[in-house]
Amino acid sequence: MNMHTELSLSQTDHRPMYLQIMEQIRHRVAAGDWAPGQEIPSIRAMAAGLSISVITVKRAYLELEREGVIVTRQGKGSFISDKPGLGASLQQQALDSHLQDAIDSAALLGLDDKALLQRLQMLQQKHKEKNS
Amino acid sequence: MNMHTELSLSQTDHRPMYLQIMEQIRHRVAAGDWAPGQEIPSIRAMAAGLSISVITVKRAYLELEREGVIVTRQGKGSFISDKPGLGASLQQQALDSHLQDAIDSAALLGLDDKALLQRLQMLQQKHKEKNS
Amino acid sequence: MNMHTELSLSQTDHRPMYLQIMEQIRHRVAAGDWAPGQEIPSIRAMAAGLSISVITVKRAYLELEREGVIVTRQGKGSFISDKPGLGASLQQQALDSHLQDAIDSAALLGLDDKALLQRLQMLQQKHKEKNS
Amino acid sequence: MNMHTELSLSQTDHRPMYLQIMEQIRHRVAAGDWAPGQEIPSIRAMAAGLSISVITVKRAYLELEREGVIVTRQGKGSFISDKPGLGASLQQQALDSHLQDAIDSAALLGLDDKALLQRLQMLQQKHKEKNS
DNA sequence: GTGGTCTAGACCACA
DNA sequence: GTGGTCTAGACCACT
Repeated sequence: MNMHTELSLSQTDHRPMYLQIMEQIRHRVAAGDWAPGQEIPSIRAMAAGLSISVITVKRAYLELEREGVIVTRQGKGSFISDKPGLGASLQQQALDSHLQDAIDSAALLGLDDKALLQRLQMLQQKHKEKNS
Repeated sequence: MNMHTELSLSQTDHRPMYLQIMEQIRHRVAAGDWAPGQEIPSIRAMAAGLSISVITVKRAYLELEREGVIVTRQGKGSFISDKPGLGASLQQQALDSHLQDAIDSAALLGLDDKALLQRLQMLQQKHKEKNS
Repeated sequence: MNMHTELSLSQTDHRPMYLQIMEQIRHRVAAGDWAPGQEIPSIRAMAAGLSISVITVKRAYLELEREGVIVTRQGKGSFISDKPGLGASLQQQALDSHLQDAIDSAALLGLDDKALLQRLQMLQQKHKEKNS
Repeated sequence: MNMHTELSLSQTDHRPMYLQIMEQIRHRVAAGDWAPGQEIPSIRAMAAGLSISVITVKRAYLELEREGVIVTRQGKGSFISDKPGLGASLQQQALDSHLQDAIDSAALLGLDDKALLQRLQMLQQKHKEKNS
């Protein structure tokens, strides 16, 4: 669906740039936007596209490689890892991350576990109605 | 329910101390442990109790005041705000947003509603174990 | 018009209490609520009414006496000064204070003198229409 | 118009330094001296220029960021915010509120519209002389 | 280089 | 007693 391959950095997001880049690449892979084995923009191209330093992009790619999400080969470029089930795995991680955020928010509001579950059920119900 | 009125800082938690203090105070308020209008420990008392700098506690109190959680008056002390504050509604929106993200992720993975609820329950269980 | 003689302190106003008390008394006199020569609540009565320390009220009364707004006589109580034109003088001071606040706000917004005058004229026009 | 980019602190002004810094930066932005997106002096540079502590400048920048006037990013520096920020509209409301108070005060004194406008002009003149 | 956090101590104003 | 401000210096993370 999403054709443009450009990433975007939020000015107001106070998280480090390299983390924002990592998250967006992970999201691309999880959503199937970037398929396993596919070549991704070079470090220099990405840096130029985002108007940031090469060093920052390098750090993002390096950490993604450590995670096994991408592989970088000298002189050839960087590619999405062709590990089987990578997309689903990342998607699962994203899901858990969202749920964890919800749990933290609920704790802040003083909601107990049951109340949070009920809230989720309510939103699921709404979601169904909207799509029917 | 909660007997001890002392806050505690986690040494393994890598977030800034002032954020940890803020979170714990918000918890107390959300749980009804500290009622609106009630005086909370003075900056100096809190700093002594936690064995940290007065400045660090002061920063936490300052940000909480901005959020509308507490009010602090020169020469008198700090108190839980009478008004619930609009911060709560913002937090509620954040929670729903996280849950919605989770629902969307689950849909991409082909998980049905029940499976998502179970996943949430599992993470809640983990969360409890970690904090016990 | 205004019958109740009780003052009120704002919880969110971060100015010192004694300044808030002074301002409200000045306002009462300027508005003609409290006439020259009239006895005003004793320091103790005022402190009790506001649920604050006697010391704080004492300081407010002391400074008002220095300004010539009130006079305090040992064992008799405190009274509005019977200086001629006191009310008008205070009202004039209040007017200038409001205008000065407006000038400061305009400066912050980058408005020039002419723009501020025009804004005042616009509000005067509105004021007339409302009362016609 | 304004040639010097240096800020200056008044020694006679009894307000906290960080407030004076905030006000001067807001002025620069309002006057168009510092354009949106433009980088402003680093915390350290500003502190050195004013011969004050880094901490004090940091506090001013922190509060300005909260107001939406500037954005500051770790490792990059501080910049004038791209968005005008909602702070401006709040300031506009404050201005109108002050002018309305002035109109009410003038009515109590029996001043007509023209007299009030003249009074404002007189105070504007005074304000200029003070700052020259 | 930049900002983010924290410290230990000081002095002042307010109640 | 309380909080409000400021200092001079430290260490860390990010670019």
